Parts: sequence; C-alpha cells; structure tokens
Amino acid sequence: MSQPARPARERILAAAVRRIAREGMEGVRIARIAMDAGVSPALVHYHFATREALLAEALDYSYNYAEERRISSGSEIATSHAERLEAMLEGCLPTSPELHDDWLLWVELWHQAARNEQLRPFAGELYSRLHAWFADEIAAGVAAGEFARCDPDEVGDRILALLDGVGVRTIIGDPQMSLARARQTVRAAVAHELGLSVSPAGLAEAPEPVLHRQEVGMRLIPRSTAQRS
Amino acid sequence: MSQPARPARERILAAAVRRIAREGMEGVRIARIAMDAGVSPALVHYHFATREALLAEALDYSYNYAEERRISSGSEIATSHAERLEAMLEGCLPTSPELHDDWLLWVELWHQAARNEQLRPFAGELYSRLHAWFADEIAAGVAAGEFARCDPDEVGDRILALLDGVGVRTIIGDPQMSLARARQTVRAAVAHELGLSVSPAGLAEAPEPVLHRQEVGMRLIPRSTAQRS
DNA sequence: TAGTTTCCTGAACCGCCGTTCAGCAAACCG
DNA sequence: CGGTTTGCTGAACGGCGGTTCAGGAAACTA
Repeated sequence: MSQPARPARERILAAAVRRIAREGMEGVRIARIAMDAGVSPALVHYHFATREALLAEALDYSYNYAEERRISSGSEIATSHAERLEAMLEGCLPTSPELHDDWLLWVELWHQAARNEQLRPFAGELYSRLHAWFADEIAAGVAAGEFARCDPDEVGDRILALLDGVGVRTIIGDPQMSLARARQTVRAAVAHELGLSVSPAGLAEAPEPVLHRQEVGMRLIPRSTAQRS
Repeated sequence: MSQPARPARERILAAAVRRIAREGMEGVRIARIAMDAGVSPALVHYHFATREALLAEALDYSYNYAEERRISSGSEIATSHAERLEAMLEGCLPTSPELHDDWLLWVELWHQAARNEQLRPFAGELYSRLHAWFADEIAAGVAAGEFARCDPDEVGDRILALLDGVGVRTIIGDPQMSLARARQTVRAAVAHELGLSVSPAGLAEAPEPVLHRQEVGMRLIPRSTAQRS
C-alpha cells in the first residue's frame, strides 16, 4: 500500500525483520509475515527455500542495516572527538523507536547465540566491529590530546559492556533504569574514564514520560586543557 | 533414576528449568520435559493446568533458587568487605556450569521481558534486589573506611551494567571476551571505583581452555590506608 | 471389606503451521 | 502469433505438539 512499487521479496524481508523484533525468531510465523507483506504464504516459499533461510537472510540484512545507521548517524556534524563519541553512545542506546527495535534484535542475537554455536562467529564479528569503532575513536581522541591517556581497547570493552548493561535494563522497562538514567550513567562513566567534563545542558526533566522523546540530559564536553604524556 | 524418591511434580519442575535454560521458553516441548522427568505427558497436565502455567512456575522457582545460591555463596568466609564483594562478583558471572545455566535463564528473562509487559515487574524486582545487594555492601564498605567514598547507588548500577555487559559476551562465546577477561574487566573497574588495589594473585594462564575451571586471575585487596571525609 | 481419593497412563483429538503442488495470468521472447 | 519464463495464488498435505479423556492401580479411609 505505502510503496506498491517495492518488489515483493524486499517487502517480505522487511516484514520478517519487523516480526522478528516483535515476536522473536522462534515466535515468528510465516503466515503473518506474508500477511504483513501483502502476499500469500506460498510466495514466501517461492522466494525463500525454507523458513530458516528466510530468517537468516532477514537477520543478516537487518544487522548490517542497523550498523550502517549507527555509523552514519555519528559522523555527521563532528566538531570534536567528544561530540562524535557522544553521538556514538546515543546511537547505541534505545533512544528512538528504530533503535529500540535494533535493541530487540540485539537481545534476539544474544538469545540465539547463547545456545546456537553457529551464530557465535557472526555475533563475535558484530562485537568486534563495534569494539573497533569505539577503540579507534578513543585512540584518535587520545592522540589529539582531547581525551586522557588510557588503553583504548580496555576502555572500549568497558563502554560496550556498560551500554549493553544499561540498555538491556531500559528495554525490559526497569523503572529504575529509565532512558535518561541510562544515558546519564554511561556519560558519567565515559567522562570519568576519558577525563571529560559532564555539563548539565538542559535540566533532566524528572520522570521521563515516553520513549520517543529526544531529551537532552548531560553533555560531554572536551577538557579545555590538553594534556600529554 | 537418580532420586526415585523425589515426587514427580518436582522432577517435572526441575526438568522444565533445565530444558528452558537449554532450549528457551518457546522452544521447550512438554513431551521432552515429561521424558526427562520419566513420566507421561499427560501427567504434566495433571499437575499443571497448562504449558504456560508450568513454565511460569518453573521460572519463578529457578530465579529464586538462583538468587539463594548467589547470596549464600558470597557470605561464607568474609574477612573483609573487599573479599565479600569479590565473591559477589564471582557469583554474578558465568564462572561455573550452574552459573552458566543461571545466565542462560537471565538472558531468557531479558528476551521475554523485552516483549511481554507482564514479566516486567518481575524482572524489575529481580534487578532491584540485585542492586540493593550490591549497594548495601558498598555502603558498608564505605562506612568501614575500606572503600573510597562514592554514591553506592550509582556505583551499584555501574557494576550491575558491567556484569551484564561482559557476562553476555562471555556466554555467547565471544572469543574477545573470555571468562578471564570478563573477570579482569569487572575487577579493574570496581577496584578503580572503590579505590582498591588489584593484585595478580596467580598469573592468568593465557587462553583459558574450558569453562569449568575456576582459575584465579586478579584479586581485590583492601586499601591499606583507610581514608575518611 | 467396600468406597473414595490420589497418581498416573495410553490413546486419541485437533488446531496450527511449514511446505508442496497444480495451475493461472502477465510479461517476455522469437 | 505461439512458446516459455516469471511471479503469484488457493488448496491441500503432513506432522508436530498441546490438551483431553476414559480408565486403571495403588493408597488411604471408615
């Protein structure tokens, strides 16, 4: 209806991704995917040999897509490494509906990879890229004298762990870990690790009503004095 | 066979827990649970109204059991707050086969609670208790002058997030996050937060062969000088 | 002993869902 | 124009799995 020009195969794939995020890999029914895509269940099997093949392709498609989105979102208007890092953090928390769905797929990956040996290289690769993304940025910031000296590898691991840890509490709706608190927790830790200041840009409005809001809490600002060695 | 005296209902429950950890909640088949418990599928429905009821009771049972195990394991031989804290961390990482299964159930909880509203209060309660457990211990350590002054609430959140973040990478078999590295990452961060030293007790043997080993990496030792205000 | 409750089973029922298949219409090709 | 390929469908098949049911054996009661 919305884009009738888009080929059916892609519509099926997109519908599969959406369904996987909402119902989980084993909860997904191809009849429903077909319905969402506006086609018959038989057509799904015309384009994809088996259910498993469809889900695999859908996962691969969505993770690559999510990664692109994450990466591109950070590198737009980067006037400093601190700002870019902040954008990266923002893109790794469930700060928007799309990122919320990405998070659901991330949990899905954990769930599957914890049991299925075959998915582990795939998951490891994703983490490896994420880690390199952060470590490189941190190393660049340290080299520029903007961040305090540190081991970018270890700091990268800690940041990733922190993001996963607060992010998962956020998406399971833990009232003790609102999106605002998640953001603040990560920012405070990162600022502390890298010797940055945390400035209250806009006062964090208390209870945080909905997910879709993009409220500002505290911002990372580069240290005014660059120190080396 | 092993304990023929144990009533069937409990055997079913225990089998369900094991199956859930290994196959996930929606992957679990009651025919297989019945087989594991050495009973007929019909008996499962004699004791539990429906599949959903069985799974719910099994989850509740196992989480409470896991919590007891975690708590009791820490408070045995506590000569200092640092030692007790270290034991707590150890009990929150997949350091043993049982804890590995607990972790699988923990991921299962994330997976379910991210989609099912009804499970969220339950998950929130578990996190709340975990958080209080750590925050109280930290506060006690600070009060005793053993830990550096800090906000136990925030440090507790950061520790929990770190544990979840490195733990999940460990159980999905990320080669970049072995159990040893997970432990070391958490210990380093905690030691740094609380002003403790990290001593290499036994050299971390390089590649870490199997999960079932209980190798010592680095240990938290209390600061020799107590500082106040 | 007779009656009742408690555990437990084999067998069948039934709905869901992945998959297959025969066929149809449009586009494409010569 | 006839023939073939491509995209798609409705209908049916097959099995897996949760659930039900009629009954049976043992324990418990009086």
